[in-house]
Amino acid sequence: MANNHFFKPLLPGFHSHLTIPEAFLKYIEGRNEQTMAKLRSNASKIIWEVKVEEDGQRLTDGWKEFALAHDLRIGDIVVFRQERNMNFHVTLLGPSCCEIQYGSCLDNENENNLESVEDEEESSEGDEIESLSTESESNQESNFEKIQRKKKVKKHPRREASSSLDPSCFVANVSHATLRYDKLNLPRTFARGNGLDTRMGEIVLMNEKGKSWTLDLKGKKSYGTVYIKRGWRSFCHANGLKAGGFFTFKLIQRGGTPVLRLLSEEPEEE
DNA sequence: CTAGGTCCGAACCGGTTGCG
DNA sequence: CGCAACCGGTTCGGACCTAG
Repeated sequence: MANNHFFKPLLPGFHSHLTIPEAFLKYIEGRNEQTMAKLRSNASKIIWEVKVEEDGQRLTDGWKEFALAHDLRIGDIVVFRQERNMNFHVTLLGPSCCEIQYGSCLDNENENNLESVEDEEESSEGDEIESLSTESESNQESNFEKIQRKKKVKKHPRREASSSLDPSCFVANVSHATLRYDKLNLPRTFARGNGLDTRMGEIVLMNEKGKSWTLDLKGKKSYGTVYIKRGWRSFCHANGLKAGGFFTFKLIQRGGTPVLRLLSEEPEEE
């Protein structure tokens, strides 16, 4: 069994295609005849069929779907392990240099519907298989939709994961309502984890340049929720935080008046 | 797998306050 | 006194969890 590897850092524009390193091509037998590559990852049991361009070096059609389904981003690193000639297992590494964790949403869901795709690889005949292979593209698309749909349910799996890694950070959703009522609810876990649920009074919000605003920190005792009042709207206006955006805040001071610093706007929103 | 319970945040409501 | 803005509490609906 071949066990050759190569890796690629994802650079701007990576969605359009992925180029196999020149030096790796010697491990691909008859690469000029190869028209399709098969990719799989730990995120699911899906076998992704990706078109290989004539020179046998570029993965094009299907790669974008693979990248989108795995929520790949600029700066991520993908490690290809050659399992068979043009069959690769792909390991996906995030900015933390660790393998990206997709949670159960990709795992469970795909257990059922993807076995059939694997069967397609093993078998060579039979009505069921034939119908699968003739519709392999749409089949792949439907798998893609299932992942997407599942991901939608969990709004921002990776984002949530990253914010949960650092308990002093939270992502604020600047909705029309928060601006209208001049009130921003703090996530309970964030408030509890940082002792804000017992420290009503004032809170300081600081923008990226270090300018600060003092706002009211209120709590709903009976429901255990904590929110920022009076000043949230003006802070948003002053810093150009528009409705519909997601902004990350980090608690940089716990003692005395708590201080939240605006880190940056979330890079993308769909 | 599904129904019921729980949690959470958005939206809303009614009382209070401030101002003309 | 009346209106508008503000404030704190409540309701509602969606997401998630869990037991059967």
